[in-house]
Amino acid sequence: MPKIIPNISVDCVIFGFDSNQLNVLLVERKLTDEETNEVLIDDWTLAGYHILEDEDFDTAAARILKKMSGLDQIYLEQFYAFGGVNRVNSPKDQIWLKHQHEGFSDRIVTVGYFSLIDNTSVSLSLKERNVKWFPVTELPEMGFDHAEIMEKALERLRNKLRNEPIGFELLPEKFTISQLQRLYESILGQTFDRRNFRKKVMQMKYLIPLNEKQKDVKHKPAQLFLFSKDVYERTKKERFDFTM
Amino acid sequence: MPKIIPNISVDCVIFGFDSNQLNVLLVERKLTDEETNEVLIDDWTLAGYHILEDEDFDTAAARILKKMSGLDQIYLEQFYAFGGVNRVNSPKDQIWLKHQHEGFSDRIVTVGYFSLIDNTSVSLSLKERNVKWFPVTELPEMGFDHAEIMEKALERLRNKLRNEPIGFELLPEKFTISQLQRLYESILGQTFDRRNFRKKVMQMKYLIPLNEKQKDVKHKPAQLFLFSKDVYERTKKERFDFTM
DNA sequence: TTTGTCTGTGTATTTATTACACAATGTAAA
DNA sequence: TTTACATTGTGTAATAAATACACAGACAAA
Repeated sequence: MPKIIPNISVDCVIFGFDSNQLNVLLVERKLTDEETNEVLIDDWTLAGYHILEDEDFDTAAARILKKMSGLDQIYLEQFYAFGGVNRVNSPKDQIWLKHQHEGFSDRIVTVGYFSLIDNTSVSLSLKERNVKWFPVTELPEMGFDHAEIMEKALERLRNKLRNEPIGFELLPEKFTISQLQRLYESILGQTFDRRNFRKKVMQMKYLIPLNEKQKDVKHKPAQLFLFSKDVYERTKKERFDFTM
Repeated sequence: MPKIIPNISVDCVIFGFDSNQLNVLLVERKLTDEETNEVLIDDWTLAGYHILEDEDFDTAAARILKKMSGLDQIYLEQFYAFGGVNRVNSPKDQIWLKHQHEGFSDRIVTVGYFSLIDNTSVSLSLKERNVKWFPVTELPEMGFDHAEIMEKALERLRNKLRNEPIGFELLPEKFTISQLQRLYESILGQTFDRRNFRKKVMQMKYLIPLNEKQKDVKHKPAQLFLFSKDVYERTKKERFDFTM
Protein backbone atom coordinates (compact mmCIF):
# COMPACT_ATOMS: atom_id res chain seq x y z
CA MET A 1 0.00 0.00 0.00
CA PRO A 2 1.57 3.29 -1.09
CA LYS A 3 1.97 5.98 1.52
CA ILE A 4 -0.21 9.05 1.77
CA ILE A 5 1.14 12.51 1.22
CA PRO A 6 0.37 14.17 4.54
CA ASN A 7 -0.15 17.75 3.42
CA ILE A 8 -2.09 17.30 0.18
CA SER A 9 -5.64 16.04 -0.26
CA VAL A 10 -8.47 15.91 -2.75
CA ASP A 11 -12.07 16.73 -1.85
CA CYS A 12 -15.03 15.72 -4.00
CA VAL A 13 -18.22 17.68 -4.24
CA ILE A 14 -20.54 14.95 -5.43
CA PHE A 15 -23.64 16.48 -6.96
CA GLY A 16 -26.73 14.43 -7.56
CA PHE A 17 -30.11 15.32 -9.01
CA ASP A 18 -33.21 13.50 -7.86
CA SER A 19 -35.46 14.79 -10.67
CA ASN A 20 -36.48 17.61 -8.44
CA GLN A 21 -33.54 19.29 -6.80
CA LEU A 22 -29.77 19.38 -6.69
CA ASN A 23 -28.18 17.47 -3.83
CA VAL A 24 -24.70 16.95 -2.53
CA LEU A 25 -23.31 13.88 -0.85
CA LEU A 26 -21.77 14.47 2.57
CA VAL A 27 -20.07 12.26 5.13
CA GLU A 28 -20.81 12.51 8.79
CA ARG A 29 -17.91 13.48 11.04
CA LYS A 30 -18.78 12.33 14.51
CA LEU A 31 -16.55 11.84 17.51
CA THR A 32 -17.46 11.20 21.13
CA ASP A 33 -15.07 11.23 24.06
CA GLU A 34 -14.61 7.60 25.06
CA GLU A 35 -14.49 8.37 28.78
CA THR A 36 -17.11 11.05 29.29
CA ASN A 37 -19.29 10.17 26.30
CA GLU A 38 -19.34 13.84 25.47
CA VAL A 39 -19.99 14.58 21.79
CA LEU A 40 -16.85 16.35 20.64
CA ILE A 41 -17.68 16.70 16.98
CA ASP A 42 -20.86 16.16 15.03
CA ASP A 43 -20.95 17.75 11.64
CA TRP A 44 -20.51 16.88 7.97
CA THR A 45 -17.73 17.03 5.41
CA LEU A 46 -17.16 16.47 1.74
CA ALA A 47 -15.74 13.15 0.67
CA GLY A 48 -12.01 13.60 0.67
CA TYR A 49 -8.71 12.03 1.44
CA HIS A 50 -5.01 12.54 1.09
CA ILE A 51 -3.47 11.75 -2.23
CA LEU A 52 -1.15 8.77 -2.32
CA GLU A 53 2.45 8.81 -3.38
CA ASP A 54 1.76 7.11 -6.70
CA GLU A 55 -1.42 9.00 -7.54
CA ASP A 56 -2.15 12.15 -9.46
CA PHE A 57 -5.15 14.32 -8.55
CA ASP A 58 -7.57 12.81 -11.07
CA THR A 59 -6.79 9.31 -9.87
CA ALA A 60 -7.24 10.27 -6.24
CA ALA A 61 -10.58 11.91 -6.98
CA ALA A 62 -11.79 8.86 -8.88
CA ARG A 63 -10.72 6.61 -6.03
CA ILE A 64 -12.61 8.70 -3.47
CA LEU A 65 -15.70 8.86 -5.64
CA LYS A 66 -15.62 5.13 -6.20
CA LYS A 67 -15.35 4.47 -2.51
CA MET A 68 -18.27 6.77 -1.73
CA SER A 69 -20.68 5.86 -4.45
CA GLY A 70 -19.48 2.54 -5.79
CA LEU A 71 -19.38 4.20 -9.21
CA ASP A 72 -16.66 4.88 -11.67
CA GLN A 73 -16.71 6.28 -15.19
CA ILE A 74 -18.45 9.31 -13.74
CA TYR A 75 -18.16 12.94 -14.73
CA LEU A 76 -15.40 14.38 -12.58
CA GLU A 77 -13.72 17.72 -12.95
CA GLN A 78 -11.15 19.63 -11.01
CA PHE A 79 -12.40 23.10 -10.18
CA TYR A 80 -10.16 24.83 -7.65
CA ALA A 81 -7.32 24.36 -5.19
CA PHE A 82 -7.68 25.57 -1.62
CA GLY A 83 -4.57 26.46 0.32
CA GLY A 84 -5.57 28.77 3.14
CA VAL A 85 -3.03 28.74 5.93
CA ASN A 86 -5.62 27.95 8.60
CA ARG A 87 -8.04 25.90 6.62
CA VAL A 88 -7.84 22.85 8.93
CA ASN A 89 -6.98 24.69 12.12
CA SER A 90 -10.21 25.09 14.01
CA PRO A 91 -10.19 23.14 17.30
CA LYS A 92 -12.67 20.59 15.94
CA ASP A 93 -10.65 20.09 12.78
CA GLN A 94 -7.48 19.54 14.75
CA ILE A 95 -9.10 17.06 17.12
CA TRP A 96 -10.48 15.18 14.17
CA LEU A 97 -7.18 15.06 12.30
CA LYS A 98 -5.29 13.90 15.37
CA HIS A 99 -7.85 11.20 15.92
CA GLN A 100 -7.62 9.99 12.33
CA HIS A 101 -3.94 9.22 12.20
CA GLU A 102 -0.78 10.13 13.96
CA GLY A 103 1.41 11.73 11.35
CA PHE A 104 -1.14 14.43 10.67
CA SER A 105 -0.20 17.81 9.30
CA ASP A 106 -1.59 21.14 10.45
CA ARG A 107 -1.25 22.64 7.01
CA ILE A 108 -3.09 20.67 4.35
CA VAL A 109 -3.89 21.98 0.92
CA THR A 110 -6.69 20.40 -1.04
CA VAL A 111 -7.75 20.17 -4.64
CA GLY A 112 -11.49 20.37 -5.23
CA TYR A 113 -13.29 18.17 -7.74
CA PHE A 114 -16.94 18.09 -8.55
CA SER A 115 -18.74 15.13 -9.94
CA LEU A 116 -22.18 14.78 -11.43
CA ILE A 117 -24.34 11.74 -10.96
CA ASP A 118 -27.93 10.78 -11.36
CA ASN A 119 -28.75 10.18 -7.74
CA THR A 120 -31.81 8.11 -8.47
CA SER A 121 -29.38 5.41 -9.60
CA VAL A 122 -27.02 5.39 -6.62
CA SER A 123 -27.32 3.34 -3.50
CA LEU A 124 -25.09 4.49 -0.72
CA SER A 125 -22.92 1.61 0.27
CA LEU A 126 -20.24 2.97 2.55
CA LYS A 127 -20.57 1.08 5.78
CA GLU A 128 -17.95 2.57 8.10
CA ARG A 129 -19.27 6.11 7.84
CA ASN A 130 -22.68 7.66 7.71
CA VAL A 131 -23.28 9.20 4.33
CA LYS A 132 -26.23 11.27 3.17
CA TRP A 133 -27.60 13.40 0.36
CA PHE A 134 -28.41 17.00 1.28
CA PRO A 135 -30.24 19.48 -0.93
CA VAL A 136 -27.75 22.23 -1.74
CA THR A 137 -30.24 24.69 -0.32
CA GLU A 138 -30.31 23.01 3.08
CA LEU A 139 -26.76 22.18 4.01
CA PRO A 140 -25.88 21.15 7.54
CA GLU A 141 -22.98 22.51 9.56
CA MET A 142 -19.81 21.57 7.74
CA GLY A 143 -16.28 20.87 8.93
CA PHE A 144 -12.98 22.34 7.71
CA ASP A 145 -13.53 24.95 4.99
CA HIS A 146 -15.91 22.65 3.17
CA ALA A 147 -18.79 25.11 3.08
CA GLU A 148 -16.54 27.44 1.10
CA ILE A 149 -15.40 24.64 -1.21
CA MET A 150 -19.02 23.68 -1.74
CA GLU A 151 -19.93 27.25 -2.64
CA LYS A 152 -17.17 27.49 -5.20
CA ALA A 153 -18.15 24.15 -6.72
CA LEU A 154 -21.72 25.30 -7.12
CA GLU A 155 -20.63 28.52 -8.73
CA ARG A 156 -18.53 26.56 -11.21
CA LEU A 157 -21.29 24.12 -11.91
CA ARG A 158 -23.68 26.98 -12.70
CA ASN A 159 -21.18 28.59 -15.02
CA LYS A 160 -20.40 25.41 -16.81
CA LEU A 161 -24.05 24.49 -17.14
CA ARG A 162 -24.59 27.69 -19.12
CA ASN A 163 -21.84 26.90 -21.58
CA GLU A 164 -21.57 23.18 -21.92
CA PRO A 165 -24.02 20.32 -22.05
CA ILE A 166 -23.10 18.76 -18.73
CA GLY A 167 -26.60 18.78 -17.28
CA PHE A 168 -27.24 15.40 -18.87
CA GLU A 169 -24.71 13.83 -16.52
CA LEU A 170 -27.18 14.45 -13.72
CA LEU A 171 -30.09 12.72 -15.44
CA PRO A 172 -30.85 9.07 -16.07
CA GLU A 173 -29.75 7.83 -19.46
CA LYS A 174 -33.24 8.32 -20.84
CA PHE A 175 -35.01 11.47 -19.79
CA THR A 176 -37.81 13.81 -20.81
CA ILE A 177 -37.53 17.42 -21.83
CA SER A 178 -39.41 18.44 -18.72
CA GLN A 179 -36.89 16.69 -16.50
CA LEU A 180 -34.14 18.54 -18.30
CA GLN A 181 -35.97 21.79 -17.81
CA ARG A 182 -36.49 21.18 -14.10
CA LEU A 183 -32.81 20.47 -13.81
CA TYR A 184 -31.80 23.75 -15.43
CA GLU A 185 -34.38 25.67 -13.46
CA SER A 186 -33.41 24.28 -10.10
CA ILE A 187 -29.67 24.65 -10.57
CA LEU A 188 -29.75 28.08 -12.15
CA GLY A 189 -32.57 29.30 -9.94
CA GLN A 190 -34.69 30.70 -12.74
CA THR A 191 -37.68 29.55 -14.69
CA PHE A 192 -38.01 29.11 -18.43
CA ASP A 193 -41.00 29.22 -20.67
CA ARG A 194 -41.83 25.67 -21.59
CA ARG A 195 -42.30 26.17 -25.32
CA ASN A 196 -39.18 28.26 -25.68
CA PHE A 197 -37.13 25.82 -23.68
CA ARG A 198 -38.25 22.96 -25.89
CA LYS A 199 -37.64 24.95 -29.02
CA LYS A 200 -34.14 25.74 -27.89
CA VAL A 201 -33.04 22.30 -26.78
CA MET A 202 -34.66 20.59 -29.74
CA GLN A 203 -32.21 22.36 -32.01
CA MET A 204 -29.37 20.58 -30.29
CA LYS A 205 -28.43 17.75 -32.56
CA TYR A 206 -26.94 15.72 -29.76
CA LEU A 207 -30.31 15.39 -28.09
CA ILE A 208 -31.58 12.18 -29.61
CA PRO A 209 -35.33 11.48 -29.55
CA LEU A 210 -36.29 7.88 -28.82
CA ASN A 211 -39.33 5.93 -29.93
CA GLU A 212 -40.14 5.37 -26.34
CA LYS A 213 -42.29 6.93 -23.68
CA GLN A 214 -42.27 7.39 -19.95
CA LYS A 215 -43.95 4.64 -17.95
CA ASP A 216 -45.67 4.54 -14.59
CA VAL A 217 -46.67 8.15 -14.55
CA LYS A 218 -50.25 9.13 -13.85
CA HIS A 219 -50.61 11.54 -16.71
CA LYS A 220 -49.80 11.68 -20.38
CA PRO A 221 -46.39 10.00 -20.69
CA ALA A 222 -43.68 12.09 -22.28
CA GLN A 223 -41.24 11.16 -24.99
CA LEU A 224 -37.82 10.04 -23.87
CA PHE A 225 -34.51 11.43 -25.13
CA LEU A 226 -30.88 10.47 -25.03
CA PHE A 227 -27.83 12.70 -24.85
CA SER A 228 -25.22 11.73 -27.38
CA LYS A 229 -21.81 12.80 -26.18
CA ASP A 230 -20.55 11.52 -29.46
CA VAL A 231 -22.65 13.83 -31.59
CA TYR A 232 -21.82 16.67 -29.24
CA GLU A 233 -18.09 16.18 -29.61
CA ARG A 234 -18.42 16.12 -33.35
CA THR A 235 -20.55 19.22 -33.64
CA LYS A 236 -19.45 21.34 -30.73
CA LYS A 237 -17.80 23.95 -32.86
CA GLU A 238 -21.21 24.89 -34.22
CA ARG A 239 -22.76 25.20 -30.84
CA PHE A 240 -20.90 27.19 -28.25
CA ASP A 241 -18.90 29.52 -30.40
CA PHE A 242 -18.40 33.15 -29.67
CA THR A 243 -19.85 34.34 -32.90
CA MET A 244 -19.60 37.91 -33.89
CA MET B 1 12.07 34.24 6.97
CA PRO B 2 9.34 31.60 6.93
CA LYS B 3 10.23 28.20 5.56
CA ILE B 4 9.18 26.92 2.19
CA ILE B 5 6.86 23.98 1.78
CA PRO B 6 9.00 21.58 -0.22
CA ASN B 7 6.32 19.74 -2.16
CA ILE B 8 3.94 22.57 -3.11
CA SER B 9 4.54 25.43 -5.50
CA VAL B 10 2.76 28.08 -7.49
CA ASP B 11 3.50 28.82 -11.14
CA CYS B 12 2.44 32.03 -12.86
CA VAL B 13 1.59 32.29 -16.52
CA ILE B 14 2.14 35.99 -17.04
CA PHE B 15 0.38 37.11 -20.19
CA GLY B 16 1.17 40.40 -21.79
CA PHE B 17 -0.17 42.11 -24.89
CA ASP B 18 2.04 44.40 -26.90
CA SER B 19 -0.78 45.90 -28.99
CA ASN B 20 -0.12 43.28 -31.59
CA GLN B 21 0.15 39.82 -30.10
CA LEU B 22 -0.18 37.86 -26.89
CA ASN B 23 3.06 37.13 -25.09
CA VAL B 24 4.09 35.19 -22.05
CA LEU B 25 6.91 35.96 -19.68
CA LEU B 26 9.43 33.15 -19.19
CA VAL B 27 12.54 32.72 -17.10
CA GLU B 28 15.67 31.17 -18.46
CA ARG B 29 16.83 27.97 -16.79
CA LYS B 30 20.50 27.62 -17.56
CA LEU B 31 23.09 25.47 -15.91
CA THR B 32 26.64 24.70 -16.98
CA ASP B 33 28.91 22.13 -15.43
CA GLU B 34 31.50 24.07 -13.47
CA GLU B 35 34.32 21.71 -14.35
CA THR B 36 33.74 20.77 -17.96
CA ASN B 37 31.80 23.92 -18.95
CA GLU B 38 29.29 21.61 -20.57
CA VAL B 39 25.81 23.13 -20.87
CA LEU B 40 23.65 20.83 -18.79
CA ILE B 41 20.38 22.71 -19.10
CA ASP B 42 19.30 25.59 -21.27
CA ASP B 43 15.60 26.06 -21.54
CA TRP B 44 12.78 28.22 -20.14
CA THR B 45 10.21 27.95 -17.39
CA LEU B 46 7.26 29.82 -16.01
CA ALA B 47 7.81 32.06 -13.03
CA GLY B 48 7.21 29.88 -10.02
CA TYR B 49 8.30 29.05 -6.55
CA HIS B 50 7.37 27.04 -3.51
CA ILE B 51 4.71 28.44 -1.25
CA LEU B 52 5.87 29.52 2.18
CA GLU B 53 4.55 28.21 5.45
CA ASP B 54 2.58 31.38 6.21
CA GLU B 55 1.26 31.96 2.69
CA ASP B 56 -1.87 30.92 0.87
CA PHE B 57 -1.84 30.38 -2.90
CA ASP B 58 -3.02 33.85 -3.88
CA THR B 59 -0.35 35.47 -1.75
CA ALA B 60 2.37 33.27 -3.17
CA ALA B 61 1.27 34.05 -6.73
CA ALA B 62 1.24 37.78 -6.01
CA ARG B 63 4.70 37.54 -4.49
CA ILE B 64 6.07 35.74 -7.53
CA LEU B 65 4.43 38.17 -9.92
CA LYS B 66 5.78 41.13 -8.01
CA LYS B 67 9.27 39.72 -8.06
CA MET B 68 9.12 39.11 -11.80
CA SER B 69 7.45 42.26 -13.01
CA GLY B 70 7.78 44.72 -10.19
CA LEU B 71 4.01 45.08 -10.32
CA ASP B 72 1.27 44.40 -7.87
CA GLN B 73 -2.46 45.09 -8.01
CA ILE B 74 -2.51 43.03 -11.16
CA TYR B 75 -5.17 40.69 -12.48
CA LEU B 76 -4.28 37.26 -11.13
CA GLU B 77 -6.42 34.17 -11.18
CA GLN B 78 -5.93 30.59 -10.18
CA PHE B 79 -6.79 28.29 -13.06
CA TYR B 80 -5.70 24.72 -12.36
CA ALA B 81 -3.62 22.50 -10.08
CA PHE B 82 -1.08 20.11 -11.55
CA GLY B 83 -0.16 17.01 -9.62
CA GLY B 84 1.25 14.47 -12.04
CA VAL B 85 3.42 11.92 -10.29
CA ASN B 86 6.36 12.51 -12.60
CA ARG B 87 5.90 16.15 -13.40
CA VAL B 88 9.38 17.18 -12.17
CA ASN B 89 11.14 13.91 -12.82
CA SER B 90 12.93 14.30 -16.11
CA PRO B 91 16.74 14.15 -15.72
CA LYS B 92 17.07 17.88 -16.42
CA ASP B 93 14.37 18.77 -13.93
CA GLN B 94 16.02 16.67 -11.25
CA ILE B 95 19.44 18.17 -11.88
CA TRP B 96 17.95 21.62 -11.67
CA LEU B 97 16.08 20.98 -8.45
CA LYS B 98 19.09 19.45 -6.79
CA HIS B 99 21.16 22.41 -7.81
CA GLN B 100 18.62 24.89 -6.43
CA HIS B 101 18.49 23.70 -2.85
CA GLU B 102 19.26 20.65 -0.84
CA GLY B 103 15.95 19.62 0.71
CA PHE B 104 14.32 19.22 -2.65
CA SER B 105 11.38 16.95 -3.21
CA ASP B 106 10.89 14.65 -6.16
CA ARG B 107 7.13 15.02 -6.03
CA ILE B 108 6.00 18.61 -6.25
CA VAL B 109 2.47 19.67 -7.01
CA THR B 110 1.85 23.12 -8.36
CA VAL B 111 -1.04 25.52 -8.57
CA GLY B 112 -1.26 27.48 -11.80
CA TYR B 113 -2.18 31.17 -11.91
CA PHE B 114 -2.46 33.40 -14.90
CA SER B 115 -2.04 37.12 -14.83
CA LEU B 116 -2.79 39.76 -17.39
CA ILE B 117 -0.68 42.81 -17.90
CA ASP B 118 -0.18 45.47 -20.48
CA ASN B 119 3.33 44.61 -21.50
CA THR B 120 4.03 47.98 -23.05
CA SER B 121 4.11 49.29 -19.47
CA VAL B 122 6.46 46.74 -17.92
CA SER B 123 10.18 46.90 -17.72
CA LEU B 124 11.80 43.64 -16.78
CA SER B 125 13.82 44.22 -13.70
CA LEU B 126 14.86 40.81 -12.42
CA LYS B 127 18.63 40.83 -12.37
CA GLU B 128 19.62 37.37 -11.15
CA ARG B 129 17.83 35.54 -13.93
CA ASN B 130 17.30 36.14 -17.59
CA VAL B 131 13.67 36.91 -18.28
CA LYS B 132 11.97 37.38 -21.62
CA TRP B 133 8.63 37.84 -23.36
CA PHE B 134 7.75 35.16 -25.92
CA PRO B 135 4.82 35.30 -28.31
CA VAL B 136 2.51 32.46 -27.33
CA THR B 137 2.77 31.20 -30.88
CA GLU B 138 6.56 30.86 -30.68
CA LEU B 139 7.39 29.27 -27.39
CA PRO B 140 10.89 27.92 -26.72
CA GLU B 141 11.66 24.55 -25.20
CA MET B 142 10.21 24.55 -21.71
CA GLY B 143 11.21 22.75 -18.51
CA PHE B 144 9.10 20.64 -16.16
CA ASP B 145 5.50 20.29 -17.41
CA HIS B 146 5.34 24.00 -18.09
CA ALA B 147 4.34 23.65 -21.72
CA GLU B 148 1.26 21.79 -20.55
CA ILE B 149 0.51 24.38 -17.86
CA MET B 150 0.90 27.09 -20.45
CA GLU B 151 -1.53 25.35 -22.78
CA LYS B 152 -4.16 25.04 -20.09
CA ALA B 153 -3.74 28.69 -19.11
CA LEU B 154 -4.27 29.79 -22.67
CA GLU B 155 -7.37 27.66 -22.98
CA ARG B 156 -8.77 29.22 -19.83
CA LEU B 157 -7.88 32.71 -20.94
CA ARG B 158 -9.72 32.16 -24.23
CA ASN B 159 -12.77 30.86 -22.45
CA LYS B 160 -12.84 33.66 -19.96
CA LEU B 161 -12.30 36.27 -22.64
CA ARG B 162 -15.53 35.12 -24.28
CA ASN B 163 -17.55 35.52 -21.12
CA GLU B 164 -16.06 38.28 -19.07
CA PRO B 165 -14.50 41.63 -19.83
CA ILE B 166 -10.96 40.75 -18.85
CA GLY B 167 -9.37 41.76 -22.12
CA PHE B 168 -9.02 45.30 -20.83
CA GLU B 169 -6.48 44.11 -18.28
CA LEU B 170 -4.11 43.54 -21.17
CA LEU B 171 -4.44 47.04 -22.60
CA PRO B 172 -3.12 50.40 -21.44
CA GLU B 173 -5.56 52.38 -19.34
CA LYS B 174 -6.64 54.38 -22.38
CA PHE B 175 -7.09 52.42 -25.55
CA THR B 176 -8.82 52.55 -28.92
CA ILE B 177 -11.52 50.25 -30.20
CA SER B 178 -9.13 48.96 -32.84
CA GLN B 179 -6.62 47.96 -30.18
CA LEU B 180 -9.35 46.10 -28.38
CA GLN B 181 -10.36 44.37 -31.58
CA ARG B 182 -6.79 43.34 -32.36
CA LEU B 183 -6.56 41.92 -28.88
CA TYR B 184 -9.67 39.77 -29.29
CA GLU B 185 -8.64 38.70 -32.74
CA SER B 186 -5.16 37.66 -31.80
CA ILE B 187 -6.13 35.78 -28.67
CA LEU B 188 -9.17 34.05 -30.09
CA GLY B 189 -7.56 33.49 -33.46
CA GLN B 190 -10.42 34.82 -35.53
CA THR B 191 -11.26 38.05 -37.25
CA PHE B 192 -14.25 40.29 -36.71
CA ASP B 193 -15.97 42.72 -38.97
CA ARG B 194 -14.93 46.15 -37.86
CA ARG B 195 -18.36 47.77 -37.90
CA ASN B 196 -20.02 44.90 -36.12
CA PHE B 197 -17.30 44.76 -33.52
CA ARG B 198 -17.69 48.45 -32.78
CA LYS B 199 -21.45 48.17 -32.68
CA LYS B 200 -21.20 45.37 -30.19
CA VAL B 201 -18.67 46.82 -27.80
CA MET B 202 -20.22 50.27 -27.91
CA GLN B 203 -23.31 48.86 -26.25
CA MET B 204 -21.24 47.96 -23.23
CA LYS B 205 -21.91 50.66 -20.70
CA TYR B 206 -18.64 50.07 -18.92
CA LEU B 207 -16.67 51.18 -21.98
CA ILE B 208 -16.29 54.86 -21.31
CA PRO B 209 -15.52 57.18 -24.24
CA LEU B 210 -13.02 59.93 -23.50
CA ASN B 211 -12.73 63.38 -25.04
CA GLU B 212 -9.28 62.49 -26.06
CA LYS B 213 -7.54 61.14 -29.11
CA GLN B 214 -4.54 59.05 -29.92
CA LYS B 215 -1.32 60.96 -30.42
CA ASP B 216 1.81 60.33 -32.45
CA VAL B 217 0.19 58.15 -35.03
CA LYS B 218 0.62 58.82 -38.68
CA HIS B 219 -3.02 58.53 -39.64
CA LYS B 220 -6.36 59.76 -38.39
CA PRO B 221 -6.08 59.52 -34.61
CA ALA B 222 -8.69 57.35 -32.94
CA GLN B 223 -10.83 58.14 -29.96
CA LEU B 224 -9.65 56.76 -26.64
CA PHE B 225 -11.75 54.73 -24.22
CA LEU B 226 -11.56 53.61 -20.63
CA PHE B 227 -12.80 50.41 -19.09
CA SER B 228 -14.80 51.04 -15.94
CA LYS B 229 -14.63 48.02 -13.67
CA ASP B 230 -16.97 49.89 -11.44
CA VAL B 231 -19.73 50.24 -13.99
CA TYR B 232 -19.19 46.64 -15.01
CA GLU B 233 -19.64 45.33 -11.49
CA ARG B 234 -22.84 47.31 -11.12
CA THR B 235 -24.36 46.22 -14.41
CA LYS B 236 -22.99 42.73 -14.95
CA LYS B 237 -26.30 41.05 -14.38
CA GLU B 238 -27.58 42.64 -17.56
CA ARG B 239 -24.64 41.54 -19.58
CA PHE B 240 -23.59 37.98 -19.24
CA ASP B 241 -26.80 36.30 -18.27
CA PHE B 242 -28.01 33.03 -19.69
CA THR B 243 -31.23 34.42 -20.99
CA MET B 244 -33.78 32.11 -22.41
C1' DT C 1 -1.19 68.99 -52.94
C1' DT C 2 -1.11 64.32 -53.10
C1' DT C 3 -0.60 59.74 -51.15
C1' DG C 4 -1.01 56.41 -47.57
C1' DT C 5 -3.15 54.65 -43.61
C1' DC C 6 -6.32 54.02 -40.43
C1' DT C 7 -10.87 55.88 -38.38
C1' DG C 8 -15.78 56.22 -38.22
C1' DT C 9 -20.30 55.28 -39.77
C1' DG C 10 -25.69 52.87 -41.70
C1' DT C 11 -28.77 49.67 -43.64
C1' DA C 12 -30.93 45.63 -45.13
C1' DT C 13 -31.19 40.56 -44.25
C1' DT C 14 -31.15 36.77 -41.50
C1' DT C 15 -31.39 34.54 -37.23
C1' DA C 16 -32.51 34.14 -32.39
C1' DT C 17 -35.32 35.41 -28.42
C1' DT C 18 -39.35 36.39 -26.27
C1' DA C 19 -44.31 36.30 -24.89
C1' DC C 20 -48.24 33.82 -24.89
C1' DA C 21 -52.98 29.62 -24.77
C1' DC C 22 -55.22 25.46 -25.79
C1' DA C 23 -56.13 20.78 -27.26
C1' DA C 24 -54.44 15.88 -26.60
C1' DT C 25 -53.10 11.85 -23.79
C1' DG C 26 -52.97 9.08 -20.22
C1' DT C 27 -54.34 7.70 -15.04
C1' DA C 28 -57.34 7.57 -11.22
C1' DA C 29 -61.43 8.29 -9.00
C1' DA C 30 -66.38 8.70 -9.08
C1' DT D 1 -68.16 4.78 -18.54
C1' DT D 2 -67.61 9.24 -17.45
C1' DT D 3 -65.26 12.86 -15.36
C1' DA D 4 -61.48 15.15 -13.10
C1' DC D 5 -56.69 15.76 -12.94
C1' DA D 6 -51.95 16.33 -14.31
C1' DT D 7 -48.82 16.92 -17.64
C1' DT D 8 -47.46 16.80 -22.61
C1' DG D 9 -47.02 18.84 -27.04
C1' DT D 10 -47.49 22.50 -30.25
C1' DG D 11 -47.31 27.80 -33.46
C1' DT D 12 -47.10 32.53 -34.33
C1' DA D 13 -46.25 37.30 -34.05
C1' DA D 14 -43.13 40.87 -32.19
C1' DT D 15 -38.74 42.23 -30.82
C1' DA D 16 -33.89 42.04 -30.51
C1' DA D 17 -29.40 40.53 -32.02
C1' DA D 18 -26.14 39.03 -35.58
C1' DT D 19 -24.40 39.37 -39.95
C1' DA D 20 -22.69 41.14 -44.47
C1' DC D 21 -21.06 44.88 -46.72
C1' DA D 22 -18.42 50.19 -48.83
C1' DC D 23 -17.07 54.84 -48.64
C1' DA D 24 -15.92 59.42 -46.92
C1' DG D 25 -12.98 61.85 -43.28
C1' DA D 26 -8.73 63.01 -40.59
C1' DC D 27 -4.14 63.31 -40.06
C1' DA D 28 0.98 62.67 -41.28
C1' DA D 29 4.52 62.35 -44.49
C1' DA D 30 6.31 62.91 -48.81
